[in-house]
Amino acid sequence: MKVATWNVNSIRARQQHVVDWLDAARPDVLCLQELKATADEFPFDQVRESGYEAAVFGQRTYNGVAIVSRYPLADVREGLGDDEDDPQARLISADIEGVTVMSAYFPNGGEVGSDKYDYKLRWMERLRGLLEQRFDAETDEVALCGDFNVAPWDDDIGRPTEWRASVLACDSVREALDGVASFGLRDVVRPFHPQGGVFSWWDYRGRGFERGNGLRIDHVYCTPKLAERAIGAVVDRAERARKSPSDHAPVIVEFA
DNA sequence: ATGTCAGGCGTAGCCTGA
Repeated sequence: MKVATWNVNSIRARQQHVVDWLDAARPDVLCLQELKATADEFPFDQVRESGYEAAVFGQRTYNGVAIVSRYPLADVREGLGDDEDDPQARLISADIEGVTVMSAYFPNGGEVGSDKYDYKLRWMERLRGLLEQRFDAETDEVALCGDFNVAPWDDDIGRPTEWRASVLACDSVREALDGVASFGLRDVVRPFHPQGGVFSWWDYRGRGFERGNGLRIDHVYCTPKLAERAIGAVVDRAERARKSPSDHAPVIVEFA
């Protein structure tokens, strides 16, 4: 089973890229983030023609997440499901072949110390709360996939000194990610690339891709039972090298 | 700090977010 995650930076701008990629890569599940569109703007028909169904939690202009699958989607849930009144569409989950797949778009955080930064840290705490409330880490098979907007290690960054103090890599944000993972989730990509230097996002600004100035901020984190079945993980850099790319490349994990 | 994108508004070019 191949599970992928990809921040497409507008589904309208990247519709053909997504359909082409589904046809070429043939993942079983593709989690999408930053649709920047409502569900009625999602290309359900084109995706269906390629053999996939989709669950979409859209939002106009900002955010928006989806799960695209070759297998039936059950128990689709939108949002964090807590008491907070939050209009931002950043999380959708569905049960697929016995696995709960979550497509998450963590807040970027703007600048360290800003309101957006506080929201990022708070959102991650809320996510931890949802995991605790909803799952048993020992027995449930959960894959948390998405744009986490966190680079966990310095060697997940092409030029660490440029990013180390930023909202994508500072200590507090890494600690917040540890807080989410400590529920009982493991990074299943990093073990296949122990040397580091594998990135999933390159800033459009400053020719980040051309200069190797990337970060690994898109992740697949799994409960142990599922993590044990991971047999490979890659980033499809070719997609970032295409014409009019998203600033993120797809991350793909294969499970036995 | 910001060399690039994308969407909104509205129909040029500025603003926001990333």
